[in-house]
Amino acid sequence: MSEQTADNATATSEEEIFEQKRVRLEKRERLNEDASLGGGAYPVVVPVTDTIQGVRARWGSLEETPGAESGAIVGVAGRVVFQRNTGKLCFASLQAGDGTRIQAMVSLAEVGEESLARYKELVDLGDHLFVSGEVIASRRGELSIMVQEWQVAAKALAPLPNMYAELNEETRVRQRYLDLIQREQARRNVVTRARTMASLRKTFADQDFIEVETPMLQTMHGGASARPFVTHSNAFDTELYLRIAPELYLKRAVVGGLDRVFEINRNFRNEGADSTHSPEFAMLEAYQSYTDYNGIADLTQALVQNAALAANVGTDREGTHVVEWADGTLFDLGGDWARISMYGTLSEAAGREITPETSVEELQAIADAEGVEVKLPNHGKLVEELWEHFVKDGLTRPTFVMDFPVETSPLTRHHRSIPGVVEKWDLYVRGFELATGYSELIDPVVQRERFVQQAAEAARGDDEAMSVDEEFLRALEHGMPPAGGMGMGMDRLLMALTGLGIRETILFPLVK
RNA sequence: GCCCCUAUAGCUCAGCGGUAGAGCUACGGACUUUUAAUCCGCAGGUCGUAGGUUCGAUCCCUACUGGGGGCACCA
Repeated sequence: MSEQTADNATATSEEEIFEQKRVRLEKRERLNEDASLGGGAYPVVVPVTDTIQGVRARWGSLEETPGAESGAIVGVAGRVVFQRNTGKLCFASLQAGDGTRIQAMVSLAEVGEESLARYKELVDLGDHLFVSGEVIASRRGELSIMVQEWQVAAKALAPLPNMYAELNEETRVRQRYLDLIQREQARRNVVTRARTMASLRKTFADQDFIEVETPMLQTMHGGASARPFVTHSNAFDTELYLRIAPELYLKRAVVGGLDRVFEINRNFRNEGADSTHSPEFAMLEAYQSYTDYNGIADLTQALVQNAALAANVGTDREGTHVVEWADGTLFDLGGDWARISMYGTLSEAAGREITPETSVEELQAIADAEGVEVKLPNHGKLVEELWEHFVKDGLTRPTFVMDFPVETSPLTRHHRSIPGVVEKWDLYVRGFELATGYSELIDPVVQRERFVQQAAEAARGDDEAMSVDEEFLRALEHGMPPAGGMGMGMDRLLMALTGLGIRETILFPLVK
């Protein structure tokens, strides 16, 4: 079927196919037609005995003696990323997926006229090539395979992009595979992300957390203030929302006895995209019974610091919490992070006492004087906006900002001793909010009141406000243990570890 | 949602109101130690799409589409 389709494409639209692809299609045909070339253009397997990385690890020291011969015969495969063909000797750089390269040398003396001629005719930049032969060092001392047998492992029809010029931003994102072939930083980002995820899961496992997955399609969205994506279920003939947060389900899990639980999965928010926001983003949420927002801050610091350690494995900063950003900046995630008071630092910066009792009028006057605009202003929104205006940019070290106004945090419990605030913190790193943590609200009566307030906000025109979730309230009525909870943006964690923009931390970010 | 910038060869980019340019790639040839190989030769373009202005538009104008940045919103 696929062969047929390809053949038709060759036959019917040859003139429309640009030259480089047409030439490669012809080579593909020749490989497929001539059985003596072994396996065609896309063999099922090639007889690989070693990886390129393995050959380098085992025989790399040959490079110290130019012209050395190991006597060892290996079979390796990789993508041809450079070719330097002369009349009777051809050089190709074969690249493994992680970017490790090895040189293949195809010499007339080793393979004969026929094989050398076919090699030069049929092997293009970008092809996956299998070679077998002796591991040697070239006269210039480069570790090489002196080829005895070669075989195309997979023919590339599309030409490799210019390896010396960086792809433009759009091509990098749309054709990330090319970015990965071409750019070491792109490959490193993927590895760092994978290591980070593994590290987080290990930290959780070490503290007896278990991982669950909760619904991404929800009949009612909640757990955060954000606008959702709406979709439709044919089977249930109903509107569904892509989740904006897993919170309300994870709390149900805690009610059910999953005392330490976390989830790493995607959230979707139908809002603007910029260097710190993506419409779909990976989110970590964790809930720990019988602790509060202080305990969950400890946990969060451990998660991030262990991730920094994991990201540094194999670098000159191994064993430290100092990460290196893409621009070369060193950023220290180590030590105990400061825990500062939102009202306290705001009062200090504004030069006047601001408390939960400060009136909306007074706050609005400060905002007006400072040129800070606040939509649908209330006490909480004004305090948060003013805090961001006065304090946020001055934070250079990772910092927990503690104790938020009650209006902005409908799912959080009141502070145990300070009226008007809730036990919530935001963790700021690199100028953005990396994580947020709470002493969770577990009183079903108060929770219902908060939902009702939110519904009123919604009626007032706040389309991010939550609606009353009766199913969630029913779960709470069965009793949720006291707990601390936390949410952390995974893409932002990668940003903090690598210094990159959010789209660089996501392998395939949304593109239109 | 609003504002600004941007789209030229497979890739990266110049360019200009008067027949479209480079490097790499590709194609033909030479070359047995290259490594951005070198040398000779030769192709490759509806200049994002659709309108408009003009004797003439890749260039100026308008709209649309894609991309980037800023603002707003948000984590």
